[in-house]
Amino acid sequence: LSLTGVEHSRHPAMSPCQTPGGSNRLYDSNLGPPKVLSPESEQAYPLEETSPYGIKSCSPVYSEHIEVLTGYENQEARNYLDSTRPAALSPRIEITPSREHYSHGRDSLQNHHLNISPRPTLTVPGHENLAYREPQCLSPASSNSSTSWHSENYSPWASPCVSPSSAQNPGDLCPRLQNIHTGSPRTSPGTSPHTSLGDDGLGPRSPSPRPGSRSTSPQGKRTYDMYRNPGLIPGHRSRSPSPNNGHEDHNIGAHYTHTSLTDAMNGFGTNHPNLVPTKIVKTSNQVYTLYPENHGDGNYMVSCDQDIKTKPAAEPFFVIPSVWPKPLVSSLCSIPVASLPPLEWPIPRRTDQYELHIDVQPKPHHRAHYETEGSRGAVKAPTGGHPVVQLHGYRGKEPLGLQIFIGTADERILKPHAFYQVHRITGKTVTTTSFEKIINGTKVLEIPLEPKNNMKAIIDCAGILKLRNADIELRKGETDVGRKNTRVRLVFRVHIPQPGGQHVSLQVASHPIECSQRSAHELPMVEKQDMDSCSVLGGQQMILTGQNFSSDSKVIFMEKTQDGQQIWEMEATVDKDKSQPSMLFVEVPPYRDASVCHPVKVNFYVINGKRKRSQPQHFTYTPLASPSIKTEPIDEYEAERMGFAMPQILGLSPHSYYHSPRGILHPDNGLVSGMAPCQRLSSSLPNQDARFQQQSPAIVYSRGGKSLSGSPAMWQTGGMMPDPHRSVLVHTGSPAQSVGPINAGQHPSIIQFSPTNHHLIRAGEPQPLTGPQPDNQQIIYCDSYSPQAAATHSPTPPQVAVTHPQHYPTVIQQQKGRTPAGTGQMDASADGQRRVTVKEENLDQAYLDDGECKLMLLYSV
DNA sequence: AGTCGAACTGTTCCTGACGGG
DNA sequence: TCCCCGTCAGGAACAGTTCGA
Repeated sequence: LSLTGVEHSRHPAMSPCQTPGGSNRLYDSNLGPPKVLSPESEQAYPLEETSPYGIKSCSPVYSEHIEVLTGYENQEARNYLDSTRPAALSPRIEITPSREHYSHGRDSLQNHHLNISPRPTLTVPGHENLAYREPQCLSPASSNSSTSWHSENYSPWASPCVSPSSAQNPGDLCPRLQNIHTGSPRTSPGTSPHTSLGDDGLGPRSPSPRPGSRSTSPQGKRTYDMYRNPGLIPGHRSRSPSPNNGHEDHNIGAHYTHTSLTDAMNGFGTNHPNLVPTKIVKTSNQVYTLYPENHGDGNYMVSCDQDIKTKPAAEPFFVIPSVWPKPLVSSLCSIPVASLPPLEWPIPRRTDQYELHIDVQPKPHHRAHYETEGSRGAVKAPTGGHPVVQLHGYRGKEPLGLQIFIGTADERILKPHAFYQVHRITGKTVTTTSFEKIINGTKVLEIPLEPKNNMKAIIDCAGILKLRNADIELRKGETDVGRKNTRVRLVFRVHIPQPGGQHVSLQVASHPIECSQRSAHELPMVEKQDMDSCSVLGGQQMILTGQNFSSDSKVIFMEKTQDGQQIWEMEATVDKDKSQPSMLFVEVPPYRDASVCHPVKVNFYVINGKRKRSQPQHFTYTPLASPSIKTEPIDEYEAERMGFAMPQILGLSPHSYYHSPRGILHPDNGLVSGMAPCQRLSSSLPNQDARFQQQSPAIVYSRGGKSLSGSPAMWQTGGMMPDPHRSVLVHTGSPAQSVGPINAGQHPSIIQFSPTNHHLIRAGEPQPLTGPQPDNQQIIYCDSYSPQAAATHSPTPPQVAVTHPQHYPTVIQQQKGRTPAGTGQMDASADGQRRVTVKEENLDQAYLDDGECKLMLLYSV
């Protein structure tokens, strides 16, 4: 245990309102780096070297920054504390072992309580009602991300902040500034990696001084199977909300997870729902201020003021404002975040009226930088410039905000990438103004889209920050693994206000970007293939365009079963004479079974050497005599190449349509599984090609976050309204389904999902549907689908611009004649309609075909 | 099934180029 | 013009992890 930095003697105006210590250390320059005493050997360990015991930084109390070394009750340390703390100000600090035995290691903190006495009463000028409460127990679960500051009716952490030198801009005001001096030996002050917010402003990072900085698996050594199957990881928790058991993060040791802090900041933490600590970090020339946007709706703006001139970096300073400023939200996007679709929601790229388009794609490789590194610059275009994004069809005069975040690029749903964050690049070479904000733990850049620039933006301010796998994998509910998860996409989103307070949201994602250092130079990457299907006989030549091909490159075709078992593999013949480093000429091998009667989706990859293989690419073998079977949906990458987006949903990509181990999807299979009562109705399906002609519907959200309210009968969850940020609204509106103008009087048809467990929250009574019924396809209209809506199906495109979301009819496409097996059933209703009833917990996956705006629920049979 | 070495991978550090003040 | 500083970027060291013999 060490007590360092008795700062108040030099900063009499210092406020007790310091941010949680996180992993930062405040040194008293007179005392030097703090030492840690081992109770066994009494050997002093410089903190930077890290003692053999867990180190935990806890919230500074008054002005004292405390490093808590747990695992031992150290009388000497206590004496030291007693002798050094100013009696009038400093509380007594005790560390007491809990009942449980403690381990000797980084995990030991969990078993100790930090007690502070006497209970101090602190006030903030002008806010005497702000009260400090003694932490009942500073267990790691609480202390790693939050403080013990409470207020009955006022949350200091949720308050807007003012920085002293930016007072002219009310948006940058911050009443509580804390200089977190990290002593990072090599990083520039402005990018100090060990600030409590980190460079990304998202959360404290683990101090990883060398030696011993090599990150280890947070749960100890993991097997690769554990990586593949997080459920095997001891103590791993699913995405479902964890109870406040006080042990969630105990094994973190010195690590502070990103999520926990974010949760705390957003007030979502289960441990301390009332704690909303605003983090303020002052580095030598930057002040990061996190403050809640829109009255604590869970989103935080980050103000980064680079112009603040302050004392030298090592000189902490603290400022108490005389008055608290008004809340401020400075964002290009004036729409309340609560009204906007969550980042993981699928959103189309275009409507009848608008289209968000990436004119210049980013380079397929961009080495992301760690917090411990300097920036590696903005993502660039292959030509040397930068990506360019343009909004077409906008006639307004007001500039809009283009949001940028880092999304996943794997075969699942496009969502914010857990291991990468967008990084705001500033500097002389950056011409684009950008703003940062945090939306549910994801950093989002906003840059202006201005009519004077033809609504075009050059993305020269977006870099990519890599978060450490160990940090992220510790996040509560995080199931993704970081290893080999190094591909991302830039996701661009724009919200276009509409008359009546509604707005249209569009989103487009870039091509995948490989972010690892080595992969960029070693792994082969297929960027394009000139064909994606041929007959089962093969023999056709396919040209692959990409990078890092070699004369030894092989192309392997393979097929896997639903459970992931590989059942076929065949090496294709590569024409080495023609092939180049960026191009391969491949002869497609014949499929293993020439007698198949339906298209078969397989994968292929390019491999250089033993393990240097590309991402799997997709290929379809078509039967020789193809019956009239609806072709498989194409994957999103292919879709994007073809000029339309395929929003994904519920964690299922089009690929999962074929490869999900649980969701068996076969053209001959029925669609089974977990839906609440829905009615299966028949209707004509649009021609497959129609998707290429149709405009994707926009998701139109109304202001005020009421878009999911629906009718009173909408929810079956005991009256609880779902968190709009944790649910997915599925809707349609395509011309194919002929939704047509949707009026408020029409019945909505909304399926509410929880993305964490894929529950279908509600479905309603079946409604009849008229119209032609093809033999092999059926449509399910879920919930209170309006027959009028169906009857008014029109060949004209829908009027999507002014549509309330609760009025979207949802169409579920289903193969005909398949009775859901096991958990589901299909029966006939009184009016001759058949009904599908499936247990909701078995809804494994679903798939939204945006082009046709059908929802496909994939059932496990 | 266990062992061991090689290969792979994530993270951090070193270094230099470049440009502006 | 030189120096300093910050940014950017390439390379590689280091150590943990995974794979395959």
